[in-house]
Amino acid sequence: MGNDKKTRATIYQVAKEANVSLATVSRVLNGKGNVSPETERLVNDVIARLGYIPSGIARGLATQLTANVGIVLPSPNYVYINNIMAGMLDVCKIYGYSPSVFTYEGISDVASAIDRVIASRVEGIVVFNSQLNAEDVSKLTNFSLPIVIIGEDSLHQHNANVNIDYSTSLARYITERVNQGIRTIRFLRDPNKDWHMINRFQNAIESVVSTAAGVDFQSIDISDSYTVIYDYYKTQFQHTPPANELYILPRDSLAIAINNAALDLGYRIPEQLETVAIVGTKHARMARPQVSTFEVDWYEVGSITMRMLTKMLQGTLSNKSYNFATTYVRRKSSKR
Amino acid sequence: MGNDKKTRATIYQVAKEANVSLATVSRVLNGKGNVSPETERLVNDVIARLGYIPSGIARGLATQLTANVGIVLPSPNYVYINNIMAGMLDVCKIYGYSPSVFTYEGISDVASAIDRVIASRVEGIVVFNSQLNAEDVSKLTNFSLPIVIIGEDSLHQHNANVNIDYSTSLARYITERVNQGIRTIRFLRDPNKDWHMINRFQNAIESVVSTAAGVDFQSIDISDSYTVIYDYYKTQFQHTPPANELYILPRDSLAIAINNAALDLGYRIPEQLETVAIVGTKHARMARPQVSTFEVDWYEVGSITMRMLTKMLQGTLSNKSYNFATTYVRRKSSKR
DNA sequence: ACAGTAGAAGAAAGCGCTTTCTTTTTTATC
DNA sequence: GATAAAAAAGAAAGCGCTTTCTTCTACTGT
Repeated sequence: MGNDKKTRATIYQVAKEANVSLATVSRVLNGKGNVSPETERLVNDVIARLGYIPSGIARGLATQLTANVGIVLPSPNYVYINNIMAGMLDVCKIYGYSPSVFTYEGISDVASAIDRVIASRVEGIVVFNSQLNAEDVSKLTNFSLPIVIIGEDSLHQHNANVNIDYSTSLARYITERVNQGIRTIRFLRDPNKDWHMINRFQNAIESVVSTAAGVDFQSIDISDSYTVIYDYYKTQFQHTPPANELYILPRDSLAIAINNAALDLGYRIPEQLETVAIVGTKHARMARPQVSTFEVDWYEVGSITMRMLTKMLQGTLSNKSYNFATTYVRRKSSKR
Repeated sequence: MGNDKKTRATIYQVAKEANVSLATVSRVLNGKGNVSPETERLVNDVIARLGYIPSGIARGLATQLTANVGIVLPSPNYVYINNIMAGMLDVCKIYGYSPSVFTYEGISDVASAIDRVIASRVEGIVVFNSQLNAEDVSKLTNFSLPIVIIGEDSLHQHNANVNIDYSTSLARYITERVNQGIRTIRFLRDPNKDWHMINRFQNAIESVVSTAAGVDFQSIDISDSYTVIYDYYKTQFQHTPPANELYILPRDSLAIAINNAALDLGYRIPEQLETVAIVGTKHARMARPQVSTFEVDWYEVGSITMRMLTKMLQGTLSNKSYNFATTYVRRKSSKR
């Protein structure tokens, strides 16, 4: 026992053991009727006795259906990816799909991830973050694979997509703050991460400040890492204390980094420094001060997206796009 | 264009187009030699022109190898699962495996997850958390599937496993604190979550306090949720302020909940209340006060585990078990 | 110039299922 | 009890590959 490669029972062995034909076994396996109750019971007994489980792969070949779906994600370092995944996996569970997940490390890795997902012979794909260029997309569409994209869809109108709309609420928020007198706004960005998203955030801000008089707006390129940002701003703030500045951060962890840097130097938030994170997680609420964010239900983003894919696979998708609005939630890191 | 189900090119069409036999195409596909350079070039041209990608599924049937591995996890609500996953996925990427991930919601769901992973026809499986009973395990071993288990291995010595050893460092820590005079220790547990882990934590603590005189130790059953715990302890502490108590929490988020409850009421940490979380994430460092935890590199846990599986699949695994020691990292939530 | 051999290519079986087409058996009808 | 119709079961092809076994070429050495 143990180490010797026991070979799995096949449908043929079941048929032989039960003294019926392959077709009959297949019928009871798939509940396709035209099998007498006694035969069915007999076959099921043999199946149980042999511990037979049908080969999904042979089945896939025969039916041309694999029940596999691919999920392509940026390397899952962000907490919210968790929630998206959870939503997707739950839907897969419900509909009986096996999700294969492939991650990419930065933009240059996307193409390879797409190759891998195609080779793995999935029936449909969900791609997060849309760091896709035209070539990637055409590779996908060449195989006429159902695909739904979370995020930007400028390149490829023909695909289903779900959009997280930060721009509207972000622009509205900035407008409001500028009207209230805010004159210094900073936006941190890591050009190597989520560049698509980040461009949109920046555009949303710029669309406002470019028409407002006397607003000092700057984008600052910096590595998206808690420690890097914490250290950077700690020394930064030591030299020149923050003076009524509003920081917009792509992610709550960055806001926490800056907040901690300021706090650890004895400054007060939001009196001397306001921070607002765009993408938030539960940690925005757990941090002190709690971080203001633009909220969206990531679990739902994941589940809706996967649901769209399953509908596409069944040919019953009516709405090819879905928009998630975000809502600004003021917490303790900003005055408004 | 677009909507019509373009059917994928098959190896047969490539062969026909190139005027060679299937076998020849297969040879160039797999680089199995005995093909003249010209033929090879010709075939490759046709492949490129047709946009042919071999069917992994047909290949799988023919070779009996799927290059699929299964990952079975608790529904990924914890941050560290992220890191484990990242480690696993990276290894899969390197070795060319397609990881299919299946999650389970609580103990009662494990069996179904195992069914799903088996049906998906993977070559090997990684199971996290080992909330497996004997039946589950025998189901797995029936198929003589290579499997590596992260966590407890009491049931099944024959499987490869990687163990995260919190017990040793936890017991050592408690011993130390008791010797230093701590007399009140509380341990929070959610019986519905990670029961295996939690039992071990509790055993480690009890093994110490049961032999120490005059230590007041209690386990408290409570739902593992930030808000539930925050609310509970906020009212709790309002009635009776914490008095030199040491709280041991399974996870850093719970420590943060209690800390915040105490902090928001104006109590001081660690002077009036000490909290130590067992499983920590980066948020232990981001919180204020920073939370003391027992650290382990989750990414490495994931990558080592998956590496063990790939070695099993290649038949080159020598060490069937791997132990990760944890180290206590004192931060600001405890005096020691 | 001829047997011998290595290299290149093809034929065909087989992987484990599903499914269509037939054939056999059962049941209903008059 | 004979016939039609429905239900149950079987035979066999086919899904898209890999791989073993053959066959066919084109060299090599003598």
